[in-house]
Amino acid sequence: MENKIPLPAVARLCAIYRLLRDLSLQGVTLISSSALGEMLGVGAHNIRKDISCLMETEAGSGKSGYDVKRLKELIAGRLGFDNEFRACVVGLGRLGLALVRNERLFGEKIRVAAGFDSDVNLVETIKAGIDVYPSYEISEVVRRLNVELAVLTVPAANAQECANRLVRGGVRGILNFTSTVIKTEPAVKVRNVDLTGELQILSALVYLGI
Amino acid sequence: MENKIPLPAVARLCAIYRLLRDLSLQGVTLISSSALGEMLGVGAHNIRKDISCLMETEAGSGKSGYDVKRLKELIAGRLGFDNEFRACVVGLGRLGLALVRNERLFGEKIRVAAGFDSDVNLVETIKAGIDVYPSYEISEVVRRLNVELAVLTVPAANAQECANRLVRGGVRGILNFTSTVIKTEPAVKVRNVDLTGELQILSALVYLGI
DNA sequence: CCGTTGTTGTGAAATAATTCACTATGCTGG
DNA sequence: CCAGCATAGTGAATTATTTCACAACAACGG
Repeated sequence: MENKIPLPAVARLCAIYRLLRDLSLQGVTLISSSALGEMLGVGAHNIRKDISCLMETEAGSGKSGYDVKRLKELIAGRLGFDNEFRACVVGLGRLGLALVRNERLFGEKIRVAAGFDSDVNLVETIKAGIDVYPSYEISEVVRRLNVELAVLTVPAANAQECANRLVRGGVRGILNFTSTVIKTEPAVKVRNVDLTGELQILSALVYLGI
Repeated sequence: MENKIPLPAVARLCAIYRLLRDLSLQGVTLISSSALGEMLGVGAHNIRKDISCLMETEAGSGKSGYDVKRLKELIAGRLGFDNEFRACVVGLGRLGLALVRNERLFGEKIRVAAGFDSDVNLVETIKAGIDVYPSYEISEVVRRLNVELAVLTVPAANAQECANRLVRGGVRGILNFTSTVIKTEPAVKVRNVDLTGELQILSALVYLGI
């Protein structure tokens, strides 16, 4: 229990965390596993199992369910949400800009410290209020600003090169929106979000009836 | 073998398909499972296993590897990529527009037949060349145009209502970019792409060292 | 004070997915 | 024509994940 949390469980715990944050703002103080499961579209078993992965102490007491505030803190502590992360966005095209402007993408603990693009004079980015640097400065700027996470939204042809620069600058995680598979040393975590593929997968699932 | 393809295999097969399409354009005619695996970042075993899921006839012959054209057609046939799908985009904010303008998102077989937004007079959408309708007409337009897939990029508060309208119009698959979990009858496939969550998950993975 | 109810936590079973090991086969070079 | 080799296909083993079943426990009502 102490050490390993299965990857799907990490993903669900993140969702639980965000849900708890919202509930907390609404003034909810207690919540049951079945209610959480209902809201997240997964079984109550699953919720309990996930939560049990990160417990050294008990989180829920007796009948009432989980204490929202306490569970939130438990997840945050175990998954590192208390640490501040600095992030950058590489590629300020339509998608990159849309992500930057979506304040919810970067929670209160993740700050956009820099943007990179081949075209530095983008009006939109100035409006978004982030500092923009040319792509060839990625390594240097990333290292100087201690950026640890990167969002990669460049054309496929440039993806690997930008990734190399990011890694050289010391980035530890890359959220890859490119349709390319990028290769890095294993210490750098890459998470692929393949928008192109998702619709195709959906059409296949519809066609097959899952 | 005939019937069920595991969901992760479907996702990988879609990726293989797109790769094959690119290879085909480059004039490659033969490819081995190990080369495919290398390019996609998965093991050769995995590739072979996935492909074996959709075979009634053999796809690769002897030494040379797979015939690119034939394998592409095999996947297309089995996963329904020959059928034309009509799609719509609900919510033409920054993200919705970015997706619409990304021609690669909608492959040659998926056509954007309509867009919906509360504000119909968006200049950008006119430039994008799609017909825009007000949100309250979703059900009717979707049914009239025979739209089967929907991309949902509205604010969380409107997500469930839009989904209901889509379903009422006869949509069979929804790609949900909302951070809400939407509930539908089980015949409608929903695929969630939680951009908000992805960065958080990445930060957790980095923090935990996977 | 005690049964009843609704809840968590968790070991164990079941299911799903990946990885492996091996056979068969066609291609290639000599 | 034959030996050697690189490859696909696949049943079996392994691993991962989900689901289940139930024990333990706190609150509540009478």
